[in-house]
Amino acid sequence: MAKFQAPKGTRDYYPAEMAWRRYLEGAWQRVSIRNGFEEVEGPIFEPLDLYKVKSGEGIVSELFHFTDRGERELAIRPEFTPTLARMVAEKANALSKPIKWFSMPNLCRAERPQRGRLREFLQWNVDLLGTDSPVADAECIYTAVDLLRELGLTPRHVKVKISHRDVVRRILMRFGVAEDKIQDAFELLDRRDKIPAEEFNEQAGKLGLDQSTLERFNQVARMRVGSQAAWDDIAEQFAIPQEDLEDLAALHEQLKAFGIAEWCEYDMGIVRGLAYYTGSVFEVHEVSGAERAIAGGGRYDKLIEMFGGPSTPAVGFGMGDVVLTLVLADKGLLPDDVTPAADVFVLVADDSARCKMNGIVGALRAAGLHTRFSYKTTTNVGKLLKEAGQCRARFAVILDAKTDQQNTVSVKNLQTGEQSETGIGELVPVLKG
RNA sequence: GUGGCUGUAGCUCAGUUGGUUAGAGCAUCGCGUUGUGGUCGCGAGGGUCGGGGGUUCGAAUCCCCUCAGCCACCCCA
Repeated sequence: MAKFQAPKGTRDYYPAEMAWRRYLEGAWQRVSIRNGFEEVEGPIFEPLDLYKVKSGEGIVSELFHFTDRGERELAIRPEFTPTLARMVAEKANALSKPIKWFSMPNLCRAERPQRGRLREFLQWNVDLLGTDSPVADAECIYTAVDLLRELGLTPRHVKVKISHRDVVRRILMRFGVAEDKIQDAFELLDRRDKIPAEEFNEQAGKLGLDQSTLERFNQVARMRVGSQAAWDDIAEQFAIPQEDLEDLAALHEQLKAFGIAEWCEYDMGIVRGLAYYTGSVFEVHEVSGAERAIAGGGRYDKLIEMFGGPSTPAVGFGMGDVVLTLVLADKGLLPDDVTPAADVFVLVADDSARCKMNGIVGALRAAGLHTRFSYKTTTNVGKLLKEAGQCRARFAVILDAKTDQQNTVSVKNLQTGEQSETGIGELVPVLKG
C-alpha cells in the first residue's frame, strides 16, 4: 500500500504547530477587536466566476477549481476579498457604516511552493468600508502596526512602505506618460528591482519618458522617505510640486496623529500588482528586504460596485501567516513553546492513595484548573516530578501515605520548589490563590 | 507551468572506488522499587535507505521515471 503524505504545499498541524497557529490567530483576533473590527467568515469555496470578476480569466490557472455534480464551476478561495465584497454588496443597505470587518481565512493557491509561499495558508484580512476619509487608511495601517507590535516587532525590524496611486499617477503624467499608459507604468514600477537597468530604461522610454524625465522618474521611484520628519521636509525631498502630493499629505497627517510615523516610510515604488487599487497602497516589509511582503493592502473604492453593490469606498489589507512566521523566526521572536501549560500535576507517591487520585483530579478540573496526572504505575516521585515538569505544570499535588487516612496532600510549587501539606478541602483555594 | 539543488530512523546526520544481518547522537518507551524535577546507568522499539523500474553475481551507492522538499522564474489577489 502506498504511503500517503500531505499534498504539496500544505501543512499538518501537530500540537506544537497548532499551538503556534492558535497563538497567532489569538493575536490577530485580539488586535482586530481592540481596534473596533468585527469578525466575519464565508464559505471556503465560491463560484469560479466570482474570482474572474476582480482578476480576469488569467486567474483560473492559479486556482484549485472543480465542477460539482450540478455542473457548477467552483473554486477553493484564493483570497477573501471577493467573498467580502459579495457579502457587503448583498446587505449594503442594511449594514451601518462604516463597516469594519476582519477575518482569518485559510486560502489556497495552485502555485509552486517556495520560501514564504505555500499552497494553503492563513491570512488575516482587515477591511474598513463606507468612508473615503484618510482616517480609515491610517486606521488600517495602525491596526497592522498594532499587530506587529503585539508580536514583539519594532520599527527596527519592519517598516510599512506607503505610496498612493493618485500621487504616482500625477507624477507620471507630469513626466509625460499618457493616461492609457498609466497601468503599464505601474507594472514597470512594480518590477523595477527585478529587471536590469537597461531594460527598465527601454520600457520606460516606451511609456513616453525622455532622457531627463526618465532620470527623475527613476529617482522618485527609488526614493524612500521616512515619515517622521515634518511634511514640508518630506515633500521637498520628492522634488515635485506640493499639489501632486496632497493625498499623501492628508494620510501623513493621520499617521502622525496615530503616533505610528516611526513605523512608516514613503516609497513610490510600492504600487502593488493589482489593478483595482484606487488610492493609498502599502506593504509591510522586513527592513533589510530579506523576505517577501509580510502584508499588503490599500484603498479599493470601486470594488464593491464591481460585485453589484452600491458605490462604497473601502480600504483594507491582508497579512499571511507564512512570511510573518519566517520574519519572527529570523528575529528570534518565536516563542519556543506556546502549548497550554498545565496548572496542576497530580502524582501518586504511595499506592494506598491511588484510590483518591481520580476524585482529586476531577475536583480540580471542575474548579477550572488544567489538571494532568501520570498514567505510569511507578511511585518514584523523581520520575513523576520530571513528567510534571515536562508539561510545564505550575504545581504538583503529591498523594502520599497519609492521604487516604488523613485527607491531606503535599502541594509543591514547581517554580520555587516550596512544598507544604494541605487538606484536600483547601486544595482549590491554595492552588488558585 | 519552467529550471537548478536535494531526499538514509520522529529530528540532525555517518555510511569508505557498488560487496555480507544499514550506524550514531538527540527524541520516544521501559527498567534501575520508600523515592522530590530538565542528570546518570542499562535496555527496547523504530528505516524494504522517498516510491517504481533498469544495469549488475551483488545497489543506500550507477542510469531512467515519478513523488516530495528547498531555491529562482512566472505570478503574487
